[in-house]
Order: sequence, then structure tokens, then C-alpha cells
Amino acid sequence: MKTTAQLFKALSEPIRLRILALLTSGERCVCDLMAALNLPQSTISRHLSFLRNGGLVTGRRGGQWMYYQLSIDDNPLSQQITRWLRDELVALPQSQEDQQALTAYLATKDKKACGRKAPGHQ
Amino acid sequence: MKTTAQLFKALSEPIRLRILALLTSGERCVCDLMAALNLPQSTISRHLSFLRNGGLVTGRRGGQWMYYQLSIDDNPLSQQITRWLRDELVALPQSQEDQQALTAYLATKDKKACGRKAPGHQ
DNA sequence: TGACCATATCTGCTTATGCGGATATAGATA
DNA sequence: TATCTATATCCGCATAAGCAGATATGGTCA
Repeated sequence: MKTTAQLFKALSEPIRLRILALLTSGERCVCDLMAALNLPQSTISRHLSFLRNGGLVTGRRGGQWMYYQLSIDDNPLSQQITRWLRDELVALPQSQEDQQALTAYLATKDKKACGRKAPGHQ
Repeated sequence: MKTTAQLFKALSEPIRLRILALLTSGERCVCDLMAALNLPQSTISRHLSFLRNGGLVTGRRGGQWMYYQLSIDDNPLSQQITRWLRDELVALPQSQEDQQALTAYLATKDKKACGRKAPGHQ
């Protein structure tokens, strides 16, 4: 019961929903999310840690980067939620704007390496 | 997006989940919920008001009593949640204990009228 | 009307969570 | 090793939300 409440709490914040919507299109690193949502790094990381605790995303380290993706869980609630993320959440106007911003950013990324001067990564 | 977050927030608290589980078996008044959950009236009412704001329950007045029931909404998320409440949430051990406490209380209710001395209602 | 009951809301307090800048850590590279 | 990048966590602060007792409101019934 408490675990379930925690899962819903992870979903109860607009920025976290926006992050989840972005992750439906694939694994992303923190800097991608910063760029797409135009929010400070500490804000993104804090929300990601909340999502991790709620079991909604998992991260893997790849070099200096942390890549996050939607976590696939086998309980019915997680599966219903995942379906909802992919079918409904992504259709909201805000999600689509964010996805466009992400796409635009990714298009220039190899020149910028997360907005700075190093070579691109993936 | 904000509305959606608000809906999840309503689901993000154990006591509220317990209330929702109890309401799957039908309309209940505040005093039924107080008795089943063994919590003070102000606590129950506060959570009900949160659930009302999240669009998860509706209340109707019947005499001195307020009867709450799960609200039937037509958007996909609400429907998925309603299905989850009925299929999964009610199966948790805590939900079943609460339901038993409610049933036991209802069996003696006509003698007690919400735990006091007036005649029973329904 | 007056007493009583059920419920909502207020109050004062505590804890959880949000924020963004600052700092700490880990990997990459020179 | 020194330095740079990416990310996590810490900090101080502000707001939201939890709690339970107290009070206000609205209905019932004598």
C-alpha cells in the first residue's frame, strides 16, 4: 500500500510527467532532459531520483553520462501506467512541445556535447 | 498536465487508497469510513475533500449524512484507474482487513447509528 | 425553538517536497 | 596527476500537506 502510494507520488508532479513523456521515445541522458525542458540540472536530477525511487525509471552509466529509461516492471499497475504513458500522456500538447524541443536539441548535439564544447556522445 | 498530476497526487497517500478501496464495495458515509479505518473524523473528511478535488469521488447529501462513491469519469486515465481499484487495489491485505472491519461495523450499525445512540440509517 | 448528530473547515504545529545555487564525486582526457 | 564534463547531493529557504483537537454549519427530531 505504501509502495503503491509512493509510485503515485512519483507521478504527481508536472515536471516528472514531462520527463516520463520524453523517455517514451527512448533512453536519454540528464543533459538532454535539461535542454529539452530548459530547467537547471539539480532540478532534473532531483526529479529523476524521485522517479527512480518510485521504480518508474532506471539509469545506467555510460562513460560520464547517465542514461535513463522507463523501467519495465511486471506488476499490473506498472504495466497499466506504462501503457498510459505511451498512449495518452505523450499526446498532451505540453508533451509534444517538449518532444519537439528535444528533437531540435538532438539535431545539433554532436556539435555541442550537452551544450558545451566537447564532442558529441550517444 | 497539471490536472493529471493532481489526480495522481490524490492517489499518493495510503489512507486515501484505503478509502478508495472501501468505496469499491459501494457508497459509504463518513462515519462508516471512520469506523472501518479507526481514524478521527477530521482526518477522513480532509482526505475525502482531497479525493473530491482530484475528481475521484463524488458525495451526495442524504439527511444528515454525506454519502461518497467512486466517481465515474469518461477519460481513459480515470477508467484505467477505476479498473485498477476494483481489480488490484482491493486484493491487497490492508484493503481486505479494512473491508472486514467495515463489514463487521455495518452488521451492528442499526443499533448504533455511527457509533452513538440514535437509530441506524442507510 | 432547542438539543443533538454528522460533517466540513479552522488552527497550530510538524514533516515532506519544491526550488536553484553551491559543492562533491566519478569518469574522461591530456 | 591536473583538469574538464556530467551528474548527484547538499544547503537554506518557501510552500504544500499531514495530523488531531476545536469550532462552525446544516440537517433531524422532540
